[in-house]
Amino acid sequence: MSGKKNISEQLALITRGAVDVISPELLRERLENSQASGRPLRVKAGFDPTAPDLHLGHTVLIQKLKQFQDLGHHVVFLIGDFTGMIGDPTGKSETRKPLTAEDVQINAESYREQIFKILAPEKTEVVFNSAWLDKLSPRDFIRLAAQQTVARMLERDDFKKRFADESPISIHEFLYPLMQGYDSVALDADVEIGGTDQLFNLLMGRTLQKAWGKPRQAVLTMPLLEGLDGVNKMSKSLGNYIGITESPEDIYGKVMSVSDDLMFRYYELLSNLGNDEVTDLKTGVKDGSIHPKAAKQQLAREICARFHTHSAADAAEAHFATVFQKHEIPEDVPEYCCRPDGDTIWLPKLLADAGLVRGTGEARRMIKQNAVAVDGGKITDVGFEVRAEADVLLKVGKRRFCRVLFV
RNA sequence: GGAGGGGUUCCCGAGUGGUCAAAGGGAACAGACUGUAAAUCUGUCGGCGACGCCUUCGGAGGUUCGAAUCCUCCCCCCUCCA
Repeated sequence: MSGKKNISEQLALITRGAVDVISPELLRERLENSQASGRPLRVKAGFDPTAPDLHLGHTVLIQKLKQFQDLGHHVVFLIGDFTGMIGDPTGKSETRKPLTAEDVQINAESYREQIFKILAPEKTEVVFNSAWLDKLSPRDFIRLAAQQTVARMLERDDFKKRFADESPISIHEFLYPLMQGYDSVALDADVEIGGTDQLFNLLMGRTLQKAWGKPRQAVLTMPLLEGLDGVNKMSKSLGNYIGITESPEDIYGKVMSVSDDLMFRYYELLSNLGNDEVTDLKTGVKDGSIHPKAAKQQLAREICARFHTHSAADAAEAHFATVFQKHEIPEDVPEYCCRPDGDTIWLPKLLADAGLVRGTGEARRMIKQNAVAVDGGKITDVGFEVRAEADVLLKVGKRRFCRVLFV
């Protein structure tokens, strides 16, 4: 963070959390040359052209890019608008419909908004691979395709599996790694970063650079970040994600809910803290000198502040403390205006009307499960009638509140 | 063009005439325990003022006292052969 790091320290930071490093020696050499010549490295990473709605999992890569930037290097943020037509072979995804130029622009803009919460705009170059891939002739494609054998292609994990399973592999899917690799040729990349599933494609970049008589890029792969459950990869469809556009309270709360083991995983892959600082935290928690909760709060604040502001992070922390630790009533309790038919209203109905539960069935269940309180007093009687006089505060579970105003 | 396998409640996945609102697992939610931890344990998990009633098993018809289960047509998905 502060002061100049020597090459070994730089290397340690850059390779932190990485799965594959091809190769540490090459990377060191590149860093040394860069330092000696004063020429920043060109660090490339490719992204889908589809509408980005980034979550923390995606930011692992972006954080890594930032580390390079902090060391003075240049980031080439590649939007694969051409390769996006194919879709990276996963066996699932069909050939995609090409996005219109307009869509690509809109999505690119959205990317900029999101990634510049982390990356420094002045050290980031956003490029589209259609810029050069569109210009390749059939002849060029043949030359490209000639660089690789079918046997070699079938070494790719995904292809290997599908071939073994006798699942279909379309010819055009072979073009994907070739084109992604060619991007590195076109961009003169010194380093390329990607997910572990990208290893084959990243190595293809090296192969093609060599074929084109250029220096070969170093390759770094980053793991998929585990989601909130600590098991599956973070993904929107699994619902175990933290979106970077979520509210400060949500981001803070979600980070606090991860397990202690996962917390350090997040530190490793997402934090701006240096290696030493992370190690200190880890040993501190281990020997009991640091409460794991304190360590987690620090992480939650850091991540929250990254996508919002420091003051928003502080506010989120305060909110969290009030609602969850002290079990106090939050300031911003939603209100519901109710005009009852009689002097009283049946509690399950009121809960349902106020939107605290889906229906009276769920309300009954909650009451039976001892989860409902009216003005702070637990209600256990399903037939409970609420007097429609003064306003009442309803609580369901630990975090669902509603103030009912009788009108 | 031919052959075969499927579409079940949020997801996966049993069920092949009544005992089925439909096994099991996951997710989710609640309670206990806590650091709102995680893990674990317990419970709930279509709707309904509810020991009963109503609506669900791709869609539409039909057989039957009775169908998710049988028949007919249709829609959709997958694999193989050509």
